[in-house]
Amino acid sequence: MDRFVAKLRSRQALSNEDEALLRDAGWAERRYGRHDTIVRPGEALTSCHLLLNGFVARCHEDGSGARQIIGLGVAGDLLDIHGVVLGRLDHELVALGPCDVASIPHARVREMTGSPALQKIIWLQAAIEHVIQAAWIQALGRKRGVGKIAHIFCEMQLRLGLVGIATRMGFPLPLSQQEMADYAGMTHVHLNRCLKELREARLVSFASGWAKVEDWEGLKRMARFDDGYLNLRLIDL
Amino acid sequence: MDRFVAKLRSRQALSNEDEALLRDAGWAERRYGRHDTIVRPGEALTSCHLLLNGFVARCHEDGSGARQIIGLGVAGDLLDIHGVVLGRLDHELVALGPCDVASIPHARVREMTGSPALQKIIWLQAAIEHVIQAAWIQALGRKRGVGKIAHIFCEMQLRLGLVGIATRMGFPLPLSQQEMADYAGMTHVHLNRCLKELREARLVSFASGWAKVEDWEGLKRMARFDDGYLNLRLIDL
DNA sequence: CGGGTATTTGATAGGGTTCAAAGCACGTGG
DNA sequence: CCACGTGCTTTGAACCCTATCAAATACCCG
Repeated sequence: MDRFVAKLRSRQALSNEDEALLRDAGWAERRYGRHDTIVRPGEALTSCHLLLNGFVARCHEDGSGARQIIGLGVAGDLLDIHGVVLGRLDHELVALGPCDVASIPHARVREMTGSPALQKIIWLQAAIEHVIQAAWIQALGRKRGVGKIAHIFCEMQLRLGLVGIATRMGFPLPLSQQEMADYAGMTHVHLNRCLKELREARLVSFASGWAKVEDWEGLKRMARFDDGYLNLRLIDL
Repeated sequence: MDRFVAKLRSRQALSNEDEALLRDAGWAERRYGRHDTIVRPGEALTSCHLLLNGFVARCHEDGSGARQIIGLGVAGDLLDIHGVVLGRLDHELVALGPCDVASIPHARVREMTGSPALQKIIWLQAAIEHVIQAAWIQALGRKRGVGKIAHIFCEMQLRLGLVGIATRMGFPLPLSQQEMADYAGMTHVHLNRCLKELREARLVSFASGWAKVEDWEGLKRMARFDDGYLNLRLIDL
């Protein structure tokens, strides 16, 4: 829960009362293991999930069995805030490793959005998620191979930095190469070669679920990465 | 404004009072011409835009001049609802043809979200936009060439159908091939060959800004299109 | 140590990009 | 009415990135 609050505070003022309201909203905690399904696609949703710890993949598979990871959730992310109005998710939420997830009923979320301050907090998180998706569309459309992968590492470095998970020593990223390939929209064979290229260029190393950026500026250049979309500055409300 | 209301009613019950509130919210109308910029990236936003008529592209260009169209806005879409909390957009809104745009100050939007019913209406629109993006990520990652283009036509047929623009005769789609290529993340040369393939397979024709689906089932099969994400059914609130 | 999974490498084919140029539609002015 | 300009579409050819198929190696866990 501290991670969630840390992320909120990094972008907006948060009063102590609001923080208390959030913390005491009556979260039910639950732990998932690697490859456990947290939310099934199409399933009727009655509560909203907050990731306290670990990593989650948003997984979509079409008729032909091709799997695409649409996005990654990290500690402090509201995983299915849109489910509150849509009542379901069209993709699957899968734990990428051991995960702690807290959930509250939709009804409680609706009560919370009665307060303008809490409403803004939730809206802001949804908006950030939206621009992250937009940036990823840009990356998938206009970057290739190495550039896309570099983008992933850049974004993760910053998103995980916000919640204190990424440090000088790097950060955990519990994805197999196959899974990262499903995320980047390429084959695992090709991904492997891209990783090799990044490693040999001494930009970033990635092995056994741990990533370490060796050359931040070089990596950003390779990805043509502009961090503006993450809205890392404080937002005036 | 009727298009907006039509779209809302297609997905949720809308009371007459709420409809009146929306209509009389004090919209300021303005007309834009082809390639006019409606919102500049990074610009401080003070009002929120609703597209009454026409088509808008969300345009993102990175340092190297490569342009990616992140999404398309059609009549009835709230174009920059996330700008209310973020205060800016990281992409540009460009009119793809003559457009009628209505706008209201952010302050008014915030007042409206005081009402639970209006709040849900706005949330739902934001959520739909989000799942449309997710579906496009899936398409960019896992479909190629012809499949991606077929997806665009499928989605447009349904989205424009909701607001009464797509009919048996087809629908307008004022994109040059270069622009559609920027949307699909490919070169205009390759796009041209994909369009040719779709045309010769008698699935869809597209010329001078007008698209006509010749074989809906065939087109859906080609795109492996599943319309579930558009949430076309009524949503229980 | 053994067996399964994940990573790495090789060889080949094909889809997509790139560069280049020709064809076409439309508007404008002489 | 035709010449000309402009922007969009279409086609061609060569090259490169990425997918595909296949196999070898490394790794982890029981």
